[in-house]
Amino acid sequence: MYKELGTRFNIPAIEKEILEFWEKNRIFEKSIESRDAENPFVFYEGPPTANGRPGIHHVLARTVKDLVCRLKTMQGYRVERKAGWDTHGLPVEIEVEKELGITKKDDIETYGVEKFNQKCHESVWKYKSEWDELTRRMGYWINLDDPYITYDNKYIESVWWILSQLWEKGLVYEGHKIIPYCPRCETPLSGHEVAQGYKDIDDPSVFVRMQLIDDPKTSFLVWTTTPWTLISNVALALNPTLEYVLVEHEGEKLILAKSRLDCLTGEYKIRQTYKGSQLAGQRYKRLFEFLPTEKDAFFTVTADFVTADDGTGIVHIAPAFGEEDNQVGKKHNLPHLNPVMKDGKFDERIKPYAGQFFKEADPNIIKDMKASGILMKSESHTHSYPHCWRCSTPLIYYSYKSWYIATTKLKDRMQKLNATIDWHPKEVGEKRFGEWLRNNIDWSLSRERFWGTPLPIWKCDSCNHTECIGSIEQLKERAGVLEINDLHKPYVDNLNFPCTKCKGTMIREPEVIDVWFDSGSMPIAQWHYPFENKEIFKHNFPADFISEGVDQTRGWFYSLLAISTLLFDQTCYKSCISLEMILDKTGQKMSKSKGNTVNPFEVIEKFGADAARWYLMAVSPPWLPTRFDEEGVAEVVRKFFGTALNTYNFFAMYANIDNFGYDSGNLVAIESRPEIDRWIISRMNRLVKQVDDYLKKYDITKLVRSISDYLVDDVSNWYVRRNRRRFWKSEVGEDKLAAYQTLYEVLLTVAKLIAPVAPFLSEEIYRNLTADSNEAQESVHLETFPQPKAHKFRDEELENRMDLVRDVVLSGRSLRNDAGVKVRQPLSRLIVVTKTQEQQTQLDEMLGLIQEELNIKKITYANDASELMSKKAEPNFKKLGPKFGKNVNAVAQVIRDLPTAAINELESKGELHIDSNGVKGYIEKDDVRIVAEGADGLIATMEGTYPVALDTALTPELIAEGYAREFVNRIQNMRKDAGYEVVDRIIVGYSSTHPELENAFTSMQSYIQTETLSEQINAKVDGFEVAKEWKIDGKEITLAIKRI
RNA sequence: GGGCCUAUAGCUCAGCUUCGGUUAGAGCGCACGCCUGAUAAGCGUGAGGUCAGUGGUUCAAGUCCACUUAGGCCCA
Repeated sequence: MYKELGTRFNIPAIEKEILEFWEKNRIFEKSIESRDAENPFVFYEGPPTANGRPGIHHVLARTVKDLVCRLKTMQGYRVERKAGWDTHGLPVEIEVEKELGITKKDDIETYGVEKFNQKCHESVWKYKSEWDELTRRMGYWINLDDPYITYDNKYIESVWWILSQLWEKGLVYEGHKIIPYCPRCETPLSGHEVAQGYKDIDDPSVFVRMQLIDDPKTSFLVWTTTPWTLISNVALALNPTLEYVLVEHEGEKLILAKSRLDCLTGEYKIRQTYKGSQLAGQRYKRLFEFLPTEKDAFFTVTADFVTADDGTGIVHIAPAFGEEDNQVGKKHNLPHLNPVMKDGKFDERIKPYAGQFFKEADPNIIKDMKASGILMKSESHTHSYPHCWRCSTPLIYYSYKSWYIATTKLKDRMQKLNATIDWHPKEVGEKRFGEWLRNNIDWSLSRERFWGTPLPIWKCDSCNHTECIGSIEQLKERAGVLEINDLHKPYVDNLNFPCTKCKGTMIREPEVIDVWFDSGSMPIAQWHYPFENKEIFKHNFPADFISEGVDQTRGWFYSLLAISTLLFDQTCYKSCISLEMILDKTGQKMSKSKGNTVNPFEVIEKFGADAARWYLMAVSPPWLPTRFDEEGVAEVVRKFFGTALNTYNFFAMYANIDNFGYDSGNLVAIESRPEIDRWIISRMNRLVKQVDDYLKKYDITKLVRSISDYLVDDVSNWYVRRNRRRFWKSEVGEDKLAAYQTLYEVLLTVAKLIAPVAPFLSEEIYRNLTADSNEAQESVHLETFPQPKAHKFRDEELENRMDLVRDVVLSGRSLRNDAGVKVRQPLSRLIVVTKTQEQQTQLDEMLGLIQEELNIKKITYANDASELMSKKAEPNFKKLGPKFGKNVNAVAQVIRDLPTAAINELESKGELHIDSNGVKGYIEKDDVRIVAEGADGLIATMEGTYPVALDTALTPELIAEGYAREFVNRIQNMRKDAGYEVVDRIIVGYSSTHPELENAFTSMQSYIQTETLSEQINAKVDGFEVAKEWKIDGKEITLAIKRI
C-alpha cells in the first residue's frame, strides 16, 4: 500500500516528521559513512558569528551549501561537513561594552580584562540556540557536534603555528598603520563610525615653499590644509606622468603642476617644463628641525595617487598622518615622525607648540612660517572633515604601531592562483577579487583590542629582540611553566621569559590578531594541524567548494587564499559560489533599524523549509541581488509542491485501489509501453541530462526551474491529465500496468532529482513510494543521483511529435474560445494543414490525443493552407539587412505587401524579382517567413506550427452528446460534494421540463452510466440522497444521486 | 573618490555576456471565458512596457560603446 496524503497537506507538519525520522535513524551520519572515505568532496564552512541573529540571507547561503553537499553525497562522494563558529573580534567586544555601559578602551582596563574577556566568551553564544534551531529546521546538514571554534586553545595554537611559519619565512614585520582616531575619547574609530561624523568646516589652506638644496633660489610650491603635519614632513610626492613647470614669479622660481598655475596671483613666466618622473629624487631644505631623523629623507618621490585636482600637484608626505603617506613612507624607507601625543597635543620636543592641540596649533604655525618666509600664501578652505560621532572633536589620522604580513611579496602568486579558482559568477573572481588582489597592500595583522587570538610575538624590553612562538609546548618551555589553561589575554600576557640576546626580559606584544586571520586559518586550524589529525588534514585540503556572500571578497575569500598561498603556495578552495544580498520588496537593504527584515523562522513555519529553499533557488541566481517576496514562496507551495504531492497522491490512490505494487522483476519493457509512456520517460531522461549539465555549471536556478517545468507541465498537466482514464478504467492489463510503472518511475526519479534542494518532500515522496520495496534505500539521501548514463532511453522524434500535438491542441483550444464553443460540446471536424505526407504520418499516430483533448469527432488534413486562408510574407531582417543595407525597410514593405500569387511563385521558383517602392532586386525563399492569415468561412488560426481550422457546425447528435457531458460533469461534482468514494456505485435520477435535455439522457444513457458508475438512471428525483437543480445551456434540470 | 553588481509589465524574474534583426517574454496579480472524480493545479483571451536616462556605433540597439541617475557590496 502507498500512503495517501489526502488533498489538504500540512507541509510544515510533514517536514517535522521527516526531521524526526532523520534524527532517529541517523540518516545524515549514514549519508557520510556509506560513502568511500577515499573519494572525498571537501567543503569548508564559513563560520558565522552566533552573537547576531540569523536572517533570511543565511537561509539562502545555507541552502546553496547544503544542496551542493547533498548532491555530491548522492553522486557518491564522501562529504564531511564540519561546522564552525567565528567567536573573536570587535563586534563581540562592542556587544559586551553596551551591556556593561562602557564606551572607552580604558574602561575595559578598569573593569578588568579577565572579566571582560569572560563576558565576551559568554556573549559569543547569545543566539546559539536560534542558530541551531535554524540549522535543524531548514534541513541544513552539518556536523554541529564537533565544530571548530576560533577561541578554542587548539584553534589558537594552530593559528600561532601558521604565524610562526610566516615568521620563519620573514614575512612578518613591524610597521605603522594610520587609523582614524578621536584624541578626546582617545580611541580609534571604525570606518562606520567615521562615516557618521562628516561635517563641513573651515580649514586653513596654505601654500609653502620647499627650497631646493642644489638651487636655493628655486622652490617646490606645496599645498596643504593641515599645516600642523608639516612638522612631520619627510618627502614630497609628484605624479610621474603629470606635466610640471618651472616659473618665474615675482622674482622667485617655483615648481608646480602646469594645470595648477592659476593658484599664482600676478604675472609669471614659464621657464621650463618637466614630466613628474623627471623631478624625482630632488633634495629640498627641511622646514622644521624639531625631530631627529634616523633615515634618509627630504627628497621628492613619485606616486600615482597625486592629482592636479586641487593644490599644486605636489603633495607633502608625513607618513605618521595619512595612509597614503604611510604607504609612500614604506616604499621609500622614510622616517616616521610623530610628535603628537595620544591626547592630540604636541609633545615637548616641539617647543613652540608643545602642549597645543594639533588643530589649534595651525594659526601659530602659519604665523611662524610667514615670519620665516616659507609661506607663500594662506587662505581659508571649506571642506568635509570627519569628527567623532560621540564628542564632535575633529578626528586625527593617527599612526599606530602595527604588525604586518608582507602579502605584497606574493601578490603575483595570489593572482595566478586566483585564476585557477572556478568562480560563480566568474566576474567576482576576475574583476572584483582580481582587482582587490592587484591593489593588494600588506596585511595589517594586529589590533589593540582584548578579545581575540593573542599575537604570539614576544619582544625584549631592553634590546628589542623579537621572537614568535609557534606552539603551546614551546611557550611552556620558554616561560618555564608546566601548564597553560587559556591562551587569551590577560593570562598569556603574564608569561615572560629571558631574552636570548641580552639580559632583558621578553614581554608579549600586547595586541590581538585580526579576526580575518582566524577565519582564513580555518582549513588548518579546524583540525588542530599540525599538532593532530595530519591524515585528516591531508584528506581535507584543499576544499572543492565554498560559498559565502560577495562581501567576503576582501574578507574570508581573501584571508583563505592569502594564508594558503603564503604557507603552501596553493589555493585552498577550487570553486566558489559568491552570493548577493537579499533585499526587501522595494529593493532596499534589510536592516534591523529599517524594520524591513524577514524572519526566517516565520517563513519556514508558514510555508515549510523546502518552499523557502526552493523559492530562494528559483527566484533568481543566488549571485544577483534579489528582492524577497513572500507571495513567491506561497506560489512555490501552491504550484510546485502542491502539484508534486498531488501527482503522488493520484498515483497512490489508484495504485491502492488496484493493489498495484512496483515490482522491478515484472516490468513492461519501455519499448512495449504505449507511446505516451515512452514520451514521458524520454522527456524525463532529457531532464536528467539537462540537470546534469546545469549542475556542472552550478546553474542552480535553471536547474530547479527545469525540474519544476517538467513536473508541472509535462507530468501533471499532460501525462497524468491525458492518462487519467487508463488509471481508473476497471480492467487491469498490460496497458494499465505500464501506466502505473511509468508514473512510478517518473515520480521516483523526480524525488531523487529534487532531493538536494527540497530534502524533506523528496524524502516523503521517496519513502512513500518505496515503503514496500526491498531494493530501496532507507532514505532518498542515501540514493544515487540520477545520472544521464543510467537514463539512456530517448526518442527525440517522439518528443518533437508530442510538441506538435500540443501545439495543435493549443491552436484548437484557442479556436474554440474564439467560436465560443466550450470543450464539453463535441465538434465534428478539425482540419490540420500539413505540407508533407511525412507530417501527416507523424500526426496520424497521435490523433487520439488531439481528439480527446479537443473533443473532436474527426480530424482531416488539408495540403494547402490557401484552402483555408491566404498567405502573407514577413521580412527576415537577418537575411535582408546585409543584402539591402539602407534599403532594407523599403524592401520589407514590398515583402509585406506581396500578394498570395507572388508568394506562391517565390515558393515554387525559390526566388522572386521585385521592382517597386524604389528598390530592385531578387529575394530568396529564406529572406522571408511565409505565414497564413485570415480565413474564409471557417474558423482558423495560423498560430503554432500548423495552420488549423475548426468546423463549428452542430448536429442534434452532437448537441445531445454535449448535454450528456454536462450531466456527467454535474453528477461527478455531486458525487464529490456528497463525499462518495471514487469506486462507489450509484443510481441517478433526473427531472426536467425541457425535452432536449430528457432526450439526451435517453440517447446517451450508457455513456452517462459508464462515466458516473451508475447502475441505473431514473426519470424521477424523489427518494435520493442528494438532489440539486442545475442550469445547462440556460435550461433547468434537477439531478439526483444515491449510493448503492 | 575608485572597483564591482543591479535597474525590463502593478509584483518577482527571463532575454543582454556565446548570436544585435525591427513585433521584448514567463509566472503571479487583475478582467472575462473554459477544463477538472488527483490537483492548492491547468487552458484561452484581454488590459498592462519610454527595456532607468542621455548620447554614440550600425541598414538595424533591451542587447555593443561612452556618460549620467538610482539602489547595493567592497575599498579609500
